[in-house]
Amino acid sequence: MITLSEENYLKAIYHLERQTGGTVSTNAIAEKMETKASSVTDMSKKLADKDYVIYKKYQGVSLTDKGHKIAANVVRKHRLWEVFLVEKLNFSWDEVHDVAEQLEHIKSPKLINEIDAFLEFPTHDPHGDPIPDKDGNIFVLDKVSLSKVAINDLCTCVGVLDSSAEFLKYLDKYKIALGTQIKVLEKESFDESMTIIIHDSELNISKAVANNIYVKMH
Amino acid sequence: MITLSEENYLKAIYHLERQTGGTVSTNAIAEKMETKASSVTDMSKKLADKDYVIYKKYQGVSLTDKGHKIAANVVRKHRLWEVFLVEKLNFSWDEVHDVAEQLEHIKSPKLINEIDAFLEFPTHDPHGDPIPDKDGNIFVLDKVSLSKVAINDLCTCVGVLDSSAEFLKYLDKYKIALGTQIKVLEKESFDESMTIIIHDSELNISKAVANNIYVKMH
DNA sequence: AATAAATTTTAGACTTGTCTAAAAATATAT
DNA sequence: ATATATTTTTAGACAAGTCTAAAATTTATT
Repeated sequence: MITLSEENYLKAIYHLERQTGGTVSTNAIAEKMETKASSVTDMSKKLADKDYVIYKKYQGVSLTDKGHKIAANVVRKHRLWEVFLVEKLNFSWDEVHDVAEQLEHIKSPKLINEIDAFLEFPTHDPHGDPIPDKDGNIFVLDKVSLSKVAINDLCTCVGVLDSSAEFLKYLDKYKIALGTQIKVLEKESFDESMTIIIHDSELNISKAVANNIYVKMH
Repeated sequence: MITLSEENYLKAIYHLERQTGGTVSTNAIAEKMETKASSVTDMSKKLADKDYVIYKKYQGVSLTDKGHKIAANVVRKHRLWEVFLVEKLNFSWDEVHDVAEQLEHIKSPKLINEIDAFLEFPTHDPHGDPIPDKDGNIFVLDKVSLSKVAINDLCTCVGVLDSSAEFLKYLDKYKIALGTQIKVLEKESFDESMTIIIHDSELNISKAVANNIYVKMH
């Protein structure tokens, strides 16, 4: 039986692997999990013993198929619960993370299957992140950072890079949500801020904000 | 912050207190929690330190107001989740216990309030057990064991004493559910079994079964 | 290539929650 | 009321998961 802590490590490794491609360093895990490198080393050995990761001293870890499947399933549960909270229980997209962080560890195949069906098999969570299927496969639609969009191009918001409550509340404030149409009006070479049109009015956003918004081109 | 283990101890003490009235013995807790008496002693000290119980050496424990509130809230969550699983996610009443045992520890006041509202504020769980309100108060309706009902009396099933999957499946098999009308036809003094009429047909049940069915008199 | 800097691991310690075995206290029975 | 049985506590140990501080290894720099 897998422990809560092991699940959290596998999830962190999973996210880091998708970000950076190959193996994941001890320090990267420590930073992501807000723990110490020595703790990560300890856990890496345990995970390797259980055949969830491949661990080579000083070389970091990578998920085995077994580990990948477990991690993807935790992410699947996290994202399905997020959809549930927003769609059925009046949570806003900036409120769901901490609760989903708990709910993702509930062990009951029937429960998550029923939640999936109850929600009519959603493919993306409230932040636009894709929900892995039962086998851990993810179907990524091609999205691009708003900061890369050219002047006069029209696009639709489909996700966020940073899903912190702080950033999500900023988006709420300016009525930017998934599905919102955005037209790039102007880009300031000086600070790389841009002027966009949303809901028929102009808005100036910083590079930092544009970087964190994913869009689909029209 | 309270731990999972502490919550489970408080819940066990809560149930035992309602069963037996006064303070709860170390052994009783150990038996209920399937652990050793020495572990219970250890935990009793911790709970007393945190002001959740009053603990006197060799005298057992009793919940403080603080402890009672926490325990009742865990039970509230457990029972609300059970209703949710049955009403919304196609679980049967014999499948909900283990999952609710996990879900009861999720910490989010908003979550449980929204679940409560989503279910339209149920007062009883799928086994007929009352759901404590937000202040930990319980409103018990007067129910009586079926084994105590006199011949020719008419009553309605409103709960069970034993809510093990095994017993619940027995009830399913003979189509006995909450709300089912029961008439007592005959009682055998020899083995205290009884013949009842449900859904217009006769059924013979043992004393053990009758003992575990709660009914409301007409 | 040698040295400095950064990363990673080891060794030892601590906490939580559990256990066994033995000792202490309480309850029961003669 | 004394001996016996039962319950409860204590003492010491262990596993999981974490930490600090020091040692080992790898990476970067001159």
